[in-house]
Amino acid sequence: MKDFADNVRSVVRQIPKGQTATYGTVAAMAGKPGAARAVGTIMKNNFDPTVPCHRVIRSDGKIGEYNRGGPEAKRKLLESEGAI
DNA sequence: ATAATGACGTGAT
DNA sequence: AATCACGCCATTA
Repeated sequence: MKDFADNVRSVVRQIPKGQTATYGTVAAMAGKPGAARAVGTIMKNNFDPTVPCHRVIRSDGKIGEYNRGGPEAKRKLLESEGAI
């Protein structure tokens, strides 16, 4: 494919463990500042396990959504990694 | 190709 | 602090 989605996945893959990034930040890293919503859309359709999409949270500090068990599972994972 | 949707973000109320 | 309204962009119907 080679589009914004691939770029976003690459960026998210680089997020270190125990650390989190906001959708807006990821979008900016991918080269599309302001495309936070698009990042969410992409993540929703992303099923690649090499991409720690659970490290991506909202800029308000909220967890956001997750397609692998809901926001609760996501929060649990983040706490398990030390990203409190 | 157009319209509607949603793992967001910021500003106004 | 909480809620409402508008904008933003990729995806889906």
